[in-house]
Amino acid sequence: MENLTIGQLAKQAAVGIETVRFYERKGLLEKPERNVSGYRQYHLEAVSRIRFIKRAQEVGFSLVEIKGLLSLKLDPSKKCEDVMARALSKINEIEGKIEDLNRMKKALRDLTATCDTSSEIDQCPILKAFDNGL
Amino acid sequence: MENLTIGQLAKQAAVGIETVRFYERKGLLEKPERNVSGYRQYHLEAVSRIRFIKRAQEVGFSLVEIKGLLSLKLDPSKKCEDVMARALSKINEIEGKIEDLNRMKKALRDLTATCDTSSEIDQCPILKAFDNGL
DNA sequence: CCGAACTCCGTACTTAAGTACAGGGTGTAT
DNA sequence: ATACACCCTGTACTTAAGTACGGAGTTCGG
Repeated sequence: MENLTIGQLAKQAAVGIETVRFYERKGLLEKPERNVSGYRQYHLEAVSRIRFIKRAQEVGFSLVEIKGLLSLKLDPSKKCEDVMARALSKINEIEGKIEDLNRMKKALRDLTATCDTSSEIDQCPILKAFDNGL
Repeated sequence: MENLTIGQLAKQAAVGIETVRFYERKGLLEKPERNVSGYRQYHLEAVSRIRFIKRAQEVGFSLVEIKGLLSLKLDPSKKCEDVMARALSKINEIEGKIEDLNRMKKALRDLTATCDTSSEIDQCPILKAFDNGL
């Protein structure tokens, strides 16, 4: 049980087999050794690697960005502040998205406030707003 | 100048020609009359229609949803409250997204707070968190 | 030793909302 | 009549992160 098959790895890491191969294609997972018949053989570390990817995804990093984080990790000339910088810029990005969503939400709330629910559809102030400008 | 060519319509509505044809394929824009040589001929109303689509997009509706809004408009059995319901459920959806983003943001802020910027990369608490769980 | 379960590779499909051709026909101005 | 801008169709490409499938080879349990 030193090595894991792709299926065992996928199970441990709670992803699909196809996802493991996909990450390999994308360069997020190193190409593993193969046994005589070509089956991939993974070390336990591969489980951690996939979990790393999943956790970084949860806080909003894309696979491309995660690849960048992983290569930072291996570069001894990099400092913690390089990771920090990426985290801060991700926070900015997220804040931008939140602002966009808040703007939409406000616009919709304003629209629903004008709505007289029982009026005929061709009098609907929401649809009229879409027709004539918000 | 009674009718518009597709290029004139696109320009008026500030979208690309391909977008107009795309909306037609998706059923958001009615198929227009054609002249003898097969050129599309639009009424001025088509400009409003595209603007409707664009404004509804701005507040977060997808094209499929907008198609739904457009058909509400034509159905006299529908009331303003039917539009209202869609707007409210879109607000809910947006709030859900905002919550997701806030969760990510908080997680990232917590991580950056633990970060000692000058430390070596293999000591980085952010990367460690991705390794071992947030 | 047989069948089930696993693995391989390569390719295509998914969603959303377009964008980009290629290879033809048309409209207009000079 | 010719150049140039416009329009037509149909198809393929784009991003992101997978998911699905077909057809073949392998490994394991009984």
